Amino acid sequence: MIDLRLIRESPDSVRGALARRGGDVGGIIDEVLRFDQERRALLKRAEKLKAERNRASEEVARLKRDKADATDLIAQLKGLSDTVKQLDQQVRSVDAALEEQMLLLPNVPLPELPDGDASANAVVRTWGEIPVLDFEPRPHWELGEALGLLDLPRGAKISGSGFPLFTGVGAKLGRALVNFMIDLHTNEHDYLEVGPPYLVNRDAARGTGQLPDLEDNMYVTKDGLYLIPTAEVPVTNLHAGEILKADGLPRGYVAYTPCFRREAGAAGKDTRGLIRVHQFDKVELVRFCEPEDSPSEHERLLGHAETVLQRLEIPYRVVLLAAGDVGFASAKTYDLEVWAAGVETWLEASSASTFTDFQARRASIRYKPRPDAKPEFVHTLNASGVALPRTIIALLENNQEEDGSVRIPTALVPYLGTDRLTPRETT
RNA sequence: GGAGAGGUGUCCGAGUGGUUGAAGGAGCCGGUCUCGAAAACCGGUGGGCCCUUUCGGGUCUCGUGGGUUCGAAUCCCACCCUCUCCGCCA
Repeated sequence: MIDLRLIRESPDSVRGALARRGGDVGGIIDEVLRFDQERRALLKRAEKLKAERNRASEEVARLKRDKADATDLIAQLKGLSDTVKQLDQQVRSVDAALEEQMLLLPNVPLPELPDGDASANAVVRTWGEIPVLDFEPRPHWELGEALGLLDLPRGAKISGSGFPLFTGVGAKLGRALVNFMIDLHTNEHDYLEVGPPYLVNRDAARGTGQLPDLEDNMYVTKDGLYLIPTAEVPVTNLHAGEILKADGLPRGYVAYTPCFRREAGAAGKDTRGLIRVHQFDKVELVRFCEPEDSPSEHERLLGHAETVLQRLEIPYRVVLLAAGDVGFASAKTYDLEVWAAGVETWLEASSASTFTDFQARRASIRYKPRPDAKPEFVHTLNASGVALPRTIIALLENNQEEDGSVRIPTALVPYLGTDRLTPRETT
């Protein structure tokens, strides 16, 4: 949620900043301004009458205490009270209309973002060497099947395409990666591990900005609960409605969860194998900090995600997203793209974003700068640390050898219990 | 799923229609006292919104949302959550 006061006081600067995203939100801002004005006018009238009513009610109380007759005054107040009720109803309906519009506005992108759409995304740096293979590299879906790690047909049989079935060492590889990542973040990066619910209510989904923006991309249950598209949702909402103490900031949480995405409209596009699936595992990092710290916290968070890829010896590049390509709630996003030698492309394995106070406003996550100070909104940030499928793609495709075996990076060996995957018979 | 009990401020805890934003206690902050500390004493201490240059004023808030009433923490309805018992169950 954008600060309503900011929109009220400098609508044109908000208009200009949001225009950089490419969509047209001018109409929404007009509505917001209109509803805001209407709301305040109604509020003024209603509250004035309420003050009058409260004073008169005290007078009634006084008369009754003195055993005097209050019949006339009560009759008089009846009309006043009815007017107040009417006004209250109008305030309520304008309030709801205002909020509905406010929830449609995306976050204001930070000034340093490049102008333009995804084609303007800027590569900030590249790490590692792109492997040069002296044989024809195979894609991960072939390797995965040959190595007995992956059974996509059976996954599709059980649930549909996009629901991968991992088998044997393939299933263990997921556990190994999750444990490796969580250990790294808890032991070396000072995150507190949490195991959150995988289904969330509407308030939580609205808090992080999935609703109403991404409603169509989420699975919904009969009870009106949403399967989480990322651990960001439950973990950021950990502190929804709370006022934190400043000395507890910054703080970070790490969570492993499965993630569920309908990916409506994405069918057929870069969806082979594990590239884009409806269910996948991810280790997520979420940070809360004071507003002035969010730029440095963002860089630190990005570093935490990069460390994962470095330890796994996966070549990657850091991409700063352009204003027209950042997500709805984000003010600034770096994508970490891993190189995959089989499909010969860069794949997004992590997205590190600062949401400034956008999510904090929606979910009402505040802190007190000093014990006696007014509460202020925190800044929230998150990054995948990292998503599994594309990490697995990179590991398999980059580390494959001509005989079809795959080398396991040293850091992962203790977790997986082997330094090499070799082709095997499967059932 | 069924039956019952309950949800009050940072915490504990009073309050069943009329100065109750809410007694009392604890905690916290400030002060007095003290060489210093503790104790004692005095004062302060939630949040949202609206108006206001400042000072300040108003309004809402006792799980959430409606309703009854001149007036609701107190009455009614719905929902959420917690606890106990029964049922079911990994």
